[in-house]
Amino acid sequence: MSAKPFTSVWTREPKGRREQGLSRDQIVRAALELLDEEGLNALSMRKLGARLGAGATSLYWHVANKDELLELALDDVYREVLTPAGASWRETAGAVAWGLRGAVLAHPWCVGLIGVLPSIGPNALAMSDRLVKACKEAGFQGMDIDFAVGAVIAYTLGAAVPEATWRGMLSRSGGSAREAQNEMIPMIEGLAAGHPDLLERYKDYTSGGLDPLTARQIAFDYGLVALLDGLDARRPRPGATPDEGGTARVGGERVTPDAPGTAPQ
Amino acid sequence: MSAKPFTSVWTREPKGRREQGLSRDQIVRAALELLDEEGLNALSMRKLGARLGAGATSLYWHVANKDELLELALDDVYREVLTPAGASWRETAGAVAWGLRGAVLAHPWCVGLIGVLPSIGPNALAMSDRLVKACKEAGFQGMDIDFAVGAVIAYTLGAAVPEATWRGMLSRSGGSAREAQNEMIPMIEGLAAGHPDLLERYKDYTSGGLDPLTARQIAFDYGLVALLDGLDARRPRPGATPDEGGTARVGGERVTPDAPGTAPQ
DNA sequence: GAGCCCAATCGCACACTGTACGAGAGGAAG
DNA sequence: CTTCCTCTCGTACAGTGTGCGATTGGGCTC
Repeated sequence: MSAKPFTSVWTREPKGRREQGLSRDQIVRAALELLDEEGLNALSMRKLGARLGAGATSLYWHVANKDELLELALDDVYREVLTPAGASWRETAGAVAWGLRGAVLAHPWCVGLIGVLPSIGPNALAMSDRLVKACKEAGFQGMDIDFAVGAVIAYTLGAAVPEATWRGMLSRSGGSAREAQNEMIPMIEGLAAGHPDLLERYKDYTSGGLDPLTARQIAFDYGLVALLDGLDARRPRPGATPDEGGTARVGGERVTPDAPGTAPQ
Repeated sequence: MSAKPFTSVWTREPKGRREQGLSRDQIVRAALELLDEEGLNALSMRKLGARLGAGATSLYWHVANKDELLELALDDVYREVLTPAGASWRETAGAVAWGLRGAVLAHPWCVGLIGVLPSIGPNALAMSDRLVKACKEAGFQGMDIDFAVGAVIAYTLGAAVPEATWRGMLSRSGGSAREAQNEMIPMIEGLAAGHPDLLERYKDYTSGGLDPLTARQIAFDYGLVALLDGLDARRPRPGATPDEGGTARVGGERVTPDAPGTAPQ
């Protein structure tokens, strides 16, 4: 209120100390651009710094590690998965699954980070939270909520990750998806020698007259519907007696489940 | 038969040209040791060469790339997953799932390779082949065979990969799994601020009195049983009219499935 | 205004990476 | 003997993440 020259947050354009410098958001945005354009291996701190007109080590003021930077970039991918409001449990789960798949396919570099870096950023948590809420409202109880959420995300990532690298191989070999797929037949025949069933399966895939990309969509849908069906069957119907069919009812015969006839640990 | 000095494969001990040199199998074995002991980042060609008493670049005679070497190592992991002979479809699928999970957990370094490197080695193909055979015998037909196999493997890898890294974090923080889990509570509380449902879910996990490791086993089993139930329901019963419920029946309402209310592509 | 502080940037250096290249070793074949 | 072919290894190069100290320059208090 004193007689100072007029000043405001809005008149003082640069929010920071310097005129315009790096900011963490700017760095992450530039990293996302570079990753989308040239892939994971092409991202180096020097190259990223150069793109921002800054020195390589300047970035380390805003970001502790390269890994931390990649965590930020990865979490940004999770922001792309949206869920419709006021939808049923199945709709929400389906939306998360398809959205997550789409996000991974749109940013193939993240297959090298999923599972390696922790996914506990705000966007990843928000996605999980929406799924948890949907499962809870649908009647899942206790740890079953977590089991269902985990199953949907596990299936989705497990399906999307190899598909992303498969798409990368196709596009790198040039031509349409179907052409590239057909060109691979002799190589596959050599690999699958001694496994006639595998080979037959692959030929079904290519000779079906179906576009390989939509074939993968159908495959994803098939497994997703099966999983959601199975989860739905284990869901206690809301309105029934609460705590019925509750926590940790193991499905099969084994009480301490471990691999039947399988490697240790 | 001529009057040469006696010679045989067994007298000439070294099978190769040199007395004893590197061999591809030897290199892969040493790489597996190093990976199991020190992890993926610790494997460098120089270190691996030193372990074998050889120069770093000597390895490149037997192996084209570091990536190719890692492909060989990764395929060796798939060899660990065994399947019981003469088992039902569900037993085989369960054995593959648990075995694959066990193999990944036993070799945590492979989470950084799954999805990045192609998995088309002989052991990976053999595993797929066994699963394909089981699905085929159980009545699945056409592309549904591939869909079912893909779904089981996708779920398994998608569940095992984050669990492997989660186990790594626990063991790196020292102490028992439950202690480590409890120590993380304040950190989780900070992260999950604004997501009360998520937080409640996590606390259920820790306060359940269940060992975290067996809790994850139960979680894996829950999703696996749900998935197999769902797949089983879509399986045409053998003995029925063939080609019934055949190829590519899309599950839901969408014919060209793409994310409902989701990012492009 | 002068002086200071401190957030921010940068250059340099270090240890280390994958691997291309060419020289060399040494057994087998003529 | 010579010639060849398989295999090994030293050197070198371009590139990596990042620790450290020097430097800069805008905003603050006198």
